Amino acid sequence: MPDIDYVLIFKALGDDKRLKIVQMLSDEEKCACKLLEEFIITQPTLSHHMKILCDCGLVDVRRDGKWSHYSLNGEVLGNLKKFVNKLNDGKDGGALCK
Amino acid sequence: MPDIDYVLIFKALGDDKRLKIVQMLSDEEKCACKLLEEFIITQPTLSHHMKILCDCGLVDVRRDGKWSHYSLNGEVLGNLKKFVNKLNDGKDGGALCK
DNA sequence: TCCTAATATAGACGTTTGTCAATATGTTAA
DNA sequence: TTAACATATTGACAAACGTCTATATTAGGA
Repeated sequence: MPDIDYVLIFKALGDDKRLKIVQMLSDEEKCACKLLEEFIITQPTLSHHMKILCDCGLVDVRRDGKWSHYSLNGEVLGNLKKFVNKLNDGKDGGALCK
Repeated sequence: MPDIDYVLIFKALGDDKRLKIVQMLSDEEKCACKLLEEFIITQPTLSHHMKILCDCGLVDVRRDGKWSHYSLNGEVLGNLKKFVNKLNDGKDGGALCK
């Protein structure tokens, strides 16, 4: 079980490009070259963003020859959901997912 | 219904002080002076952080005379939960909350 | 082997961020 | 009104961030 730094995760998600990348990775793994097509940034900049997403644990890399395939890490994502779902305004019964 | 900027919310949560503040506001409203006690930052710095949390919509202020009481905004928090819960790694049936 | 393609790393640069001291604003009590 | 208190705003500064160009690394095909 990885020790999760939620500040690092939220910081990673606090950028429009990276948040879009995470949404693109939702449900399906994607190659770096495929991700790059969706943005008007250079390849090194994408690589930099992917490093930040990987470093916080939210994204995994699977290297396959020349290609890097990125996907969301299910365990970290699950813990992130738990973390967010635990937050509550005090105005109702503390409902989540019912 | 507010139009929610999730990048702004995640950016707000991507700071250790602010994330702790949000957790402190979970379930119960708190006064600025009470929040300030928990950190070794100056009052203007806390005020700055509260502005960022309010500007993204996640936190509400209720002013009561000299005091400002902060609380989590239930609607924005609910939308944030939905947003995060929709994310999925491709490895299972896309489960959330079952 | 040599060349090309996919990705990563290094270094530079302008912008944004977190913090503070100083000051302003607004509220309550005397 | 004046004083004291709670909070907000301003202006400054160092550190962190997003982006680029240039270069390095690594893999596959000729």
